Amino acid sequence: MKKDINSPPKTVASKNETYSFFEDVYDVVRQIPAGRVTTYGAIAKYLGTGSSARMVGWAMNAAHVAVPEVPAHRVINRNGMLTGKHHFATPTLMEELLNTEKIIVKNETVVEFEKLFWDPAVHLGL
DNA sequence: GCATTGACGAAGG
DNA sequence: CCCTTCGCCAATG
Repeated sequence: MKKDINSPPKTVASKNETYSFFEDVYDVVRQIPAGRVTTYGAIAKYLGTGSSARMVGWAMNAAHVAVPEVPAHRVINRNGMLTGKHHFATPTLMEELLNTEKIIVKNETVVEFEKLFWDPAVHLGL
């Protein structure tokens, strides 16, 4: 697990922890293959259920300023809905990015989400 | 330092 | 089956 992020958030959870929860989240999200999507809960579970899925979403909020760019558009909630689209530069940006990756979005929801679902716990061999 | 909120999720009514 | 509540954990007011 590499954690070579250029600008990690200084405001990390535990000061004693060498790496923050954010770095781990970014690292996982960047490994999501194009055309695939995952959920906040799946990431949280992969990192250890100790941190709830909400923290993953919060990490995504900071991901906008993370380097390299984190494909946050591939991370959606467990219903396959693009709940975080309003946090992008434009409300339609997330949907457009997914379209670029051949992902069909209908009514703020990824079509055949279950088929496109990419589980880090499985793919990364948890 | 306490109260509220948040890109979630599971459980209960 | 739809809607409401609670739990998580950190950030912000």
